[in-house]
Amino acid sequence: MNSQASHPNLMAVLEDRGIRVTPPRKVIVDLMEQKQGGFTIEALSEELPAVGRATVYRTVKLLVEAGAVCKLAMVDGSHVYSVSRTGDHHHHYVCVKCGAVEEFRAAAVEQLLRSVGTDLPGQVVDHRIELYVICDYCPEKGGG
Amino acid sequence: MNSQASHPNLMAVLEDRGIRVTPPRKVIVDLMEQKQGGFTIEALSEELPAVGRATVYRTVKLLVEAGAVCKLAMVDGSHVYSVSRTGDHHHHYVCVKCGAVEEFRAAAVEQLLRSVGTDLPGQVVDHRIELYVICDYCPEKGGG
DNA sequence: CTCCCACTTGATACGTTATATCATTCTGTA
DNA sequence: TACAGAATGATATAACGTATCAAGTGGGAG
Repeated sequence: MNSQASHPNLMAVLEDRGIRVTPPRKVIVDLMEQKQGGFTIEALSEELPAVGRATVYRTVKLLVEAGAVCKLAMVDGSHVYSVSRTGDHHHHYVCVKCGAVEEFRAAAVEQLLRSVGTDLPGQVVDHRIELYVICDYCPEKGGG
Repeated sequence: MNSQASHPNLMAVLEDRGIRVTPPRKVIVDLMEQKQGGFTIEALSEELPAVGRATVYRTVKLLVEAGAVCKLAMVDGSHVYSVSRTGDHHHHYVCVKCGAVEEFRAAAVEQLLRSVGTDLPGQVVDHRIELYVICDYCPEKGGG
């Protein structure tokens, strides 16, 4: 999976929300910006032994609330996080082998889904679409 | 939400897989068949104090593996379970207020998603679509 | 520059959801 | 009835995440 990065500066997203720039937040955010694939908070935390787990969780949560980071559901119900490249509405495809995450936009799917929604009793307030793939560039490809 | 039930017999699904019919499993399965909306395992377990929590988890898991029960992701990442009415491929819409779950099929969406998949690097192996609604029949409607 | 208060941190307790363990019990069969 | 294997339930453990709280930090007011 090719990760051509051009996401917004995460620290700037936090600053815009009046959140203070601190050393722990900087190192967390720096690491997240390097990990554009998909990552778990535990993995993040393990790579930052100098930063408390709680702070990692808190910082990621702030970014999820700000919309700069997405929380995806895997097939088995576990979660991975991914830095949004843009603020646009989008969905994700995730490699079930290597955990790489990429965004996609599909206006036609959205529209069709909206029309499905109008046939349903009730008002659609949100939706979730996730594609699970085995990616072409997957280092694990063919492996176990 | 109207729950016109016609799901397969869950106990029969288990028997087909060579799983023994036991009193605890029967009461769990009976309760699940009554709860066609959506339910959490904890809720199930609370209503069956005579049955161990582990047995409830185990039985639901067997049914999820058998494809007779679906495990859905809510917006916040928590899970609800729902008895499948049929074995067909389908998706769900879930009321975020009352937790009611209904199935829907949308071949057009599936097909479109498949074409999205062909544009992606990698092979699509699975997908997830969930619609979150506030249902017309929701007892909590308008409330908090 | 210093003081001070609010924000932040990190250790840890706690909560939730789920699985693993294991001694005991049960089931179906010979 | 005796037996082997499956199932059960109490409990320990695990994964993931939030709440708590004492201590540290930072930035603006003076």
